[in-house]
Amino acid sequence: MPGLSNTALPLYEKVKDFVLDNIGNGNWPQNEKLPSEHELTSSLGVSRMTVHRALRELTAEGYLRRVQGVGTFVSPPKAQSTLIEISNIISEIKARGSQHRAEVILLERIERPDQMLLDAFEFRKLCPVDHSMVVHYENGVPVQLEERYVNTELVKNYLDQDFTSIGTYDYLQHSTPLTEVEHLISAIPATERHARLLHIRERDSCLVLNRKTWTGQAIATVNTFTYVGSRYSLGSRYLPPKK
Amino acid sequence: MPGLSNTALPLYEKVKDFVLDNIGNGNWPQNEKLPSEHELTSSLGVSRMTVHRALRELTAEGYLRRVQGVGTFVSPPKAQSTLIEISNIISEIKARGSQHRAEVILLERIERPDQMLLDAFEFRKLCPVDHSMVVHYENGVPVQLEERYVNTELVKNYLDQDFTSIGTYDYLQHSTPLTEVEHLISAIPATERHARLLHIRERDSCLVLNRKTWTGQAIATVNTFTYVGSRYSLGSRYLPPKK
DNA sequence: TGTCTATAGATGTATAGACAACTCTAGACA
DNA sequence: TGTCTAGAGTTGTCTATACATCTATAGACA
Repeated sequence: MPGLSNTALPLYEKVKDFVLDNIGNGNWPQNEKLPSEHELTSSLGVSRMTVHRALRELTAEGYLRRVQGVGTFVSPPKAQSTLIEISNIISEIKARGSQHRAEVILLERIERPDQMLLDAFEFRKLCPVDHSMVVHYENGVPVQLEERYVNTELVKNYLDQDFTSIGTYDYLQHSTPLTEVEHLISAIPATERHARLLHIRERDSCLVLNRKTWTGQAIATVNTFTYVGSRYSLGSRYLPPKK
Repeated sequence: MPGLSNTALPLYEKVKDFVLDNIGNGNWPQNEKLPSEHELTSSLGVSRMTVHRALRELTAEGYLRRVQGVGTFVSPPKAQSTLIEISNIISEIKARGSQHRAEVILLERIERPDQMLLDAFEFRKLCPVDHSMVVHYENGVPVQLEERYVNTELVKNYLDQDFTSIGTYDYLQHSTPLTEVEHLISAIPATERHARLLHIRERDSCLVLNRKTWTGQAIATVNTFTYVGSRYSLGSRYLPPKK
């Protein structure tokens, strides 16, 4: 009873609201450790499974971060979550039955990056940079161009991984402790190279999702995603269920 | 045991894979009615709560559609889901503590839409169209311009609703049986009017999310979302948890 | 024929309990 | 001092059970 609203919502929703309220009003600031499931169970008077479901869903929605054996923590604002979703379209392509194929266009180590590259990607220290370009195909049609600049100090053997598997972003996320992320979504005209790789015309508008990740001070990575065409269009039809 | 993989995944993940496999290989086509939780419980040899969790998560991920008292059905490919997420940024603004405000710029009924409007929005029948323009503010800063054209045959009293509340899209979704959706995401230069409303310069690039929904034959709706600025940028920082 | 009602069947929620897996630390021990 | 181990605390999973809620339908009844 204490702290839970009186509306007609299910209990686990009330628990979620309770947690979100405590986050929203600053009671539990960023990275604060939440009370344990056991504590919430007794203080809120609901079963542990109900608390657990609430916390699990809030974690999936990006509000919390949980570490087994340690505790539950308040996540930073989930502003970037929706943008992250976009970059998962590739995995979704696979999930919805289309055939996915990835082709490595380029794989190189830039030993001495020029100042422009350093500035553009905000590398804070002079060091070699690994550079990769991969084109993703859906049923044989080029759909996405993926370009990455990875600081060699951040990931040791970046070039050795299997780029044809889907988990390239997951690879980065799991091999490095992520501390800061920024996303930019924008539109640019296709260069001659883009046009050739994606089977579009030069100067066609491309949607670009640019993601930068920092860990610590000097190390940095940059990922660039490019969507094909002047517009990225997807459609679907809902039909009444079979009887 | 029958049908579940032998990997080290948790049971509910295996159940999810089992369902996705049956969808992927065409065994359960679109809108097919799945076996009931009870049937899956006995055929897979796991408890109902485990089956339920798997189905609930797949529903949240857009693969299934569930109706209480009726059953579980295979959803159409969830291609548009990630794009739908984008349009929810407004609600997220509120969720992450920023103040949200909406201002109605225009509210009119177009009794005799011209041919260009009909063509552009693929209205299939001549009828009055309700037109609204709303600007959304985050902490007083204009963030999004939302323009809607709604067929009056689809929603009777569209203009009467409360546009300052957030649920305008939810309103449409719940007041009409949705049968078909299409999303287009693109980039356009801001018109003089856009620039004025969003406090940007004319010809600045705007990201546009365009959503069309059809129900049945003749009726149609069009929603247009416009994001501010030449780029839409969001950032966040992850810090190590407190000790 | 039409309407109302009871019922079966399906999903939604909630609980209690058990065990597994992981992390951290205090204390034993060399 | 350094290392190892046991244990406490936390989250993750799974089960069995119960009841609530919703839908569609068959059958009673007027």
